[in-house]
Amino acid sequence: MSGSFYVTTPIYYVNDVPHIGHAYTTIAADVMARYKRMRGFEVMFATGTDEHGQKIQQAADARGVTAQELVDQVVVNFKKLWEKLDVTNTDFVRTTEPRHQQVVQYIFSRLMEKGDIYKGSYEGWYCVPCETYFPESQIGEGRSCPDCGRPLQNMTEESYFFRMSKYEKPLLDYYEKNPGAILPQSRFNEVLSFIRSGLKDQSISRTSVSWGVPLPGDERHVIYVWFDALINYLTVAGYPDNTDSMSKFWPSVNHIMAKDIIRFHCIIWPAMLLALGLTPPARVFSHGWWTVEGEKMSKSRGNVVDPFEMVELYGADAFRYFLLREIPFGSDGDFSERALVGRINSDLANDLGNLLNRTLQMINNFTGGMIPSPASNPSPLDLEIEGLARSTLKTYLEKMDVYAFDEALKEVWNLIRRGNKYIDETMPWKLGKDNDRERLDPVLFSLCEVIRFSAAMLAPFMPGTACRIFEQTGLGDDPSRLSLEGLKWGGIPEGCVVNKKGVLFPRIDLKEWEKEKTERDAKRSATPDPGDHEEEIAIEDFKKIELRIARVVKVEPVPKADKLYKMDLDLGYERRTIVSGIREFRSPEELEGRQIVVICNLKPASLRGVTSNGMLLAAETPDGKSLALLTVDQEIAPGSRIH
RNA sequence: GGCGGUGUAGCUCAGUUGGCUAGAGCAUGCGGUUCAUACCCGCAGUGUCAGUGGUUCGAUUCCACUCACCGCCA
Repeated sequence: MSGSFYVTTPIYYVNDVPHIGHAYTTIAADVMARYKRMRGFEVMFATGTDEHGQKIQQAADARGVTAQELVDQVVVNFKKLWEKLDVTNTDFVRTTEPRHQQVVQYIFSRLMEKGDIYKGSYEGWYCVPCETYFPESQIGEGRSCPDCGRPLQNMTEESYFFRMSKYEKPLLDYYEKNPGAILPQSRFNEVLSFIRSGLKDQSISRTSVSWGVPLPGDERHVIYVWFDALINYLTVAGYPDNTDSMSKFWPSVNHIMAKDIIRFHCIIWPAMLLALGLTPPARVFSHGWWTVEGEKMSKSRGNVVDPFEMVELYGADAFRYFLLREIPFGSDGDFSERALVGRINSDLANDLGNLLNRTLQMINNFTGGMIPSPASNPSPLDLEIEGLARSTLKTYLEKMDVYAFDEALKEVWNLIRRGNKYIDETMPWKLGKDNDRERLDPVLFSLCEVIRFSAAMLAPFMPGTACRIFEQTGLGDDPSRLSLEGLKWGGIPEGCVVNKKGVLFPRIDLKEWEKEKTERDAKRSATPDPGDHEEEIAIEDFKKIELRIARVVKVEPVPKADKLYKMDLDLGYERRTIVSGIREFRSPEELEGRQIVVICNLKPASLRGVTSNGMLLAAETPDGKSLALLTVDQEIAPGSRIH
């Protein structure tokens, strides 16, 4: 087989450190890329980062750097991870690159000329952190964001719109003719029923955001992140100027992503492509989500799996293998280190590693380290093994072509297990001791073939391991450079000398692992000493601080100060005004009426022209990202002293 | 509320158009073996195939309803 193949991951939003989800998508794409290369395809494999949007700008502001400086820093994490995971992407695109911005602006202008983009206005409830508008129907009575729960703002913006409604019919036609364009099937059905329910024009620009691609001809706008981000797939393919590359790769494009973003990839994106006169993606594959130890993964739970750590502890190949073997591609799954260790011990060490180890050991013991010749007239058993290797390869190819990674791997293990059983059936160690070379040689040869076939089929998943197997078996060559079709039983060259070196995957001792894991978890949950301790004081020193309960009467922002509130307080015996820097954390509504703790005898200070007669108390995390107000466990008269 | 999915051995799951004693891996127990990473090989299991009713000579597989969980939409 030959031809071209273009596979992509989404470009990852850099306001986040890479986690298992990013790793999963990218590894899957890499396995596919490696597989297609081994089938003779010329492969383009793109990943990258999405670096625009308000959240990035906010994060940069918080750290006191420019948005560009911030993204330049965080993009490194992703590039480093792909290296660690042996990912063979041929390009890495960043939305802040000029080559990408040019394409985005070109596409915008073209669709504008064509009349598929028009200017209108957008009104709705907007969540600033999520950068999303929500329809009235989705927001609760509290007018809070359905995603993050934070309060929404009612906004009206001038906006440019993409005329998506126009592509409802063409999209339906396309999908009806190409039922395999979205996998798994269940997602295909969802997408179709969504399109049938009617498509609305999409707002694709923002005036409220500055960190983005400027809109050509109307610089008050930037292009909305999704419109910008999706176009990366065309940037990499060389659109619009590199017509060679486009005609070679675009027709075969396969997008791989998690299920939460299929709408963008299966509706908005194909509609954009149709508008440009390009074909929609050949295939969109949406995979599932990982839970961790049975729980939803989240930063607040603190159970986010760090792929760097997994690679450090278990190696890239074992991690890659686990992710693709454990669950069918497309389903949700649970990640647990115990399950990973289980797979390493039973699949990698006991089955695969041990088959290699015992085979090589016998070759060393009985044939002087040289792989012997095949049988001139093979026994029925030999033929059965040969037949199984062939049929395994055939099924493997079928499974791989439809992204059934887990099933492809099961096939390979079926062959590996048969290899172990074959040893027990033929008892080559007996043949060796009896010096029955006529029978021994073909057995050892068959075993080497089983190993060679297995290693070749595993090469897309575990490239390093496949290499080590080939090295130790004396087969030379990097198995990743083989052609899977060209794999023929009996193809081991004459005179290969094995080179047994250690074991492939050492067994992990469960008792020790358990101990080590417990220690690791303990270390993780311990918070580091923040360091900002004060010197010891006497009770008299503390008594000098006059703390009292106050009720918050009124809260208003201090003009020209992003972080400050002017707060009117009721102390019972008097009213007073303080200024506090908690505006980022609490809205006035959340504060008014509450009882708080105030230092009353603090020397007055003027902040932004407002005099502050005291200070409220609050606790803040070391990273400054979270704040909690000091209050009392039951209502008490304002002015009550705290001691 | 509408559409769709799932519910099979202790655990994770396979079961193509209804048909012989319902399968795999892991875990468990027993036996074998020594080339091998206390490994491998064999044997043994247990299952009201979510529940009820129906079609049929016969249903895990088809139909209806019920229950539980999940997804998309509203």
